Amino acid sequence: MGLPTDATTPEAVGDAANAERVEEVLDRLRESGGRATTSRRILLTALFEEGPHHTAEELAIEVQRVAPDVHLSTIYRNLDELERLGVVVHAHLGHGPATYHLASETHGHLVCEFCDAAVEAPEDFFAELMDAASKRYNFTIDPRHFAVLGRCAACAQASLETPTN
Amino acid sequence: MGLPTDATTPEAVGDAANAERVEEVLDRLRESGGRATTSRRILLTALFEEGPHHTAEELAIEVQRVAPDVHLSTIYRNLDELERLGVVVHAHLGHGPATYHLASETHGHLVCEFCDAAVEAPEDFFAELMDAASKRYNFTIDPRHFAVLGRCAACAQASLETPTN
DNA sequence: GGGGTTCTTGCGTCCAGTTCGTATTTGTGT
DNA sequence: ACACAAATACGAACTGGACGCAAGAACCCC
Repeated sequence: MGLPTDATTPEAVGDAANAERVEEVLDRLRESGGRATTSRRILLTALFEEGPHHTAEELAIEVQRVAPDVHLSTIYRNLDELERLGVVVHAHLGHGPATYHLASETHGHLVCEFCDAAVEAPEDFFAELMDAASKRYNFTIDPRHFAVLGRCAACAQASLETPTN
Repeated sequence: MGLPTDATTPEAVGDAANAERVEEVLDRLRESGGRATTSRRILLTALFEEGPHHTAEELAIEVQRVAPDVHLSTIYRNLDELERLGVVVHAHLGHGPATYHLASETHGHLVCEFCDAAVEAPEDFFAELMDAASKRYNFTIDPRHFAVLGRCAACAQASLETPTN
């Protein structure tokens, strides 16, 4: 990683496509009176590049690999700003820090309380619940902001073998 | 409140019933090697007496009305202990502190992201979701530990009237 | 393309919620 | 009543995050 790649490799193509999306977001930022700063460009690049679940701290480390002086509080402020813009959303997967996602990739989460494994669930998985909430409680739910906790298959099995009491 | 009441008033009767339950829990504590301390007795009394959603801090205030020297960290440790015993559970209703409930009164929550209003939802409200999680993801969900966020009717109405963008 | 305005950043500090270490006190079985 | 283990008060530490401020960087306009 980090080595220069020529533009014909798949990941360089992906990078190029991401770079375009990053600039798109920066344009939107400018349109709304904001500015396209280096730290925002790097942060967005990290958000587009990496896996699905980033904490602010993980993103900071990623950004600091490129620009070591970017402060954690800048990451927080930029994430807030991007959230206000609708580019990212944050979610709480159990205890511990929040995770940030691209809004375009949002989904719900099932998180195991014992091993912290997270399963992503598409929005339609919650369709019935959303419908029921609307009818029974006149409530429009957004099932993506907090995880639904439980027990994954492996931990359920383990707890059968070594019961807690 | 706080004034002595004679045993024929309804609340005194309720108090008596609660006192019995408190002692029951303390017995269980003793059986598992724990001790029935005053602070635990008061804490349990508060848990049995009051409304549905207590934060640790609220419980501390309640306990300190009777025994001002009980430290907040004692509340936390006792809540942990009671949770290990299965007497209470805690839940996270959106951002901010956790809330503690008697395990016997557990339910899910729908919380409005805008006004923090919380609606309690019985377990059967989540039955379909639990079923689907089990079938599709082999996952046993416990929908009560984290709230499902969304927008209550009033706030949905308000946001129609003053749109965000 | 230089200058001024405004936005953003780095840094330090502060905050809430919770946990932990420790010396001391308090319940409990015997 | 005693001894021992468990619980307590107190304070300090810790995590995730917010904030105020002065210095720095983008942007717009001419």
